[in-house]
Amino acid sequence: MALGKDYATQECSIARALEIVGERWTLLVVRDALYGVRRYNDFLVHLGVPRAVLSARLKTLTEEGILEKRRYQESPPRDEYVLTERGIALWPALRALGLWGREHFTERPLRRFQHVNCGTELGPYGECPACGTFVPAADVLSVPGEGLDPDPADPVSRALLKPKRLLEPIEIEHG
Amino acid sequence: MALGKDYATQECSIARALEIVGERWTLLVVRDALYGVRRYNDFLVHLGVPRAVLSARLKTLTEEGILEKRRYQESPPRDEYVLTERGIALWPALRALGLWGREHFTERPLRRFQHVNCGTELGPYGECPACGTFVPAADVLSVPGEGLDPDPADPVSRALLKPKRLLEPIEIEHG
DNA sequence: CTTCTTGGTTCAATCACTGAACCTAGGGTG
DNA sequence: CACCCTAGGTTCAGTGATTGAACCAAGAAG
Repeated sequence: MALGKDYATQECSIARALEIVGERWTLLVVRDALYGVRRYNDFLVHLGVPRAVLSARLKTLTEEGILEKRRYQESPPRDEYVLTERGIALWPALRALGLWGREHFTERPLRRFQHVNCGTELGPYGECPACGTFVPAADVLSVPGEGLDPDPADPVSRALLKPKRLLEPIEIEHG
Repeated sequence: MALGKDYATQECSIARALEIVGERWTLLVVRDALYGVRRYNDFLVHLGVPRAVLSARLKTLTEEGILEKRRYQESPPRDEYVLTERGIALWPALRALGLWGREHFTERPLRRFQHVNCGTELGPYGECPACGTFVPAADVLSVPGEGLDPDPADPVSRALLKPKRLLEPIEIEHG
């Protein structure tokens, strides 16, 4: 979003939410974090976003308590960005938005989501039709769909080709 | 969203969705349309958005099949913008986003949503806990919450103070 | 004939995004 | 020690989107 990211006159929690996550690239950063991306460089190559924008988004997301920056090694010092509870709570919204995009603007599903306990594909509201419960993000298994490029260029997309739980960190193959 | 509203490298239905509705103000226009706002001037005063931006958003939303422009009187010729099926299908995403905003960034609820059949307040996923079904937008009753300004300046906000079904056109009091 | 309403368009100023270049701290190699 | 590499940034000029104010037009109303 550009120029005055706030919606001053709007007395509305949707507007409040959009002030936080409504800027360009922000929700895609959160999506990647749900998919298990954690490191600056992985966000960078996977999103294709300018570094300045990525830095700014990671900063505000951290300040708003959606991501947490934490040290994962001391020498050399390196940090990673991990979703907080507040960030994980965006999963239903992203799920709903993604489903809308798929149903109205994409031919074949790019990614399917299953309940990890029973393998059942999630219903439209993120519920498990078999178990009759809403599936928390950590119990969602993401499996690649037919529409997905089977041989992507960047290592992050390649790592995301394996079935994998949400939030579980991705494993990059080097070489 | 600014500058290149597309996410070319993103093979993802969330990115597809955001290309359509991710620009600044767009989701708030859809929200207002769900609340029953239909006319150019009503969007204008309620959103406080520049006219040029509103015109642009209404145009793309119409082109993308989310709104439909239709004549509501012949003399003088006047058009209104009404949500299509595709637009109404954004309700779960807006509901999820609004709930996230409310739970994490707003003290008191600004608006409550009930199942019109039984009066039960909707659950977090837009379901009716009493009936056990997902409530379509047209069957959602919007009632003002404690956090809402009881005497707003613009006539659209005043019209939205009454309990009202989603999608049902607002009634502006003149004078 | 003048004014009001509705629904816009135009335009300069401002601000955000982009892409490329540069920077820094810490390793690793010869 | 000299050199290159990686991860994680910052800086900056150019471009594009947003803003707010002004202007426009068609029909109705007085």
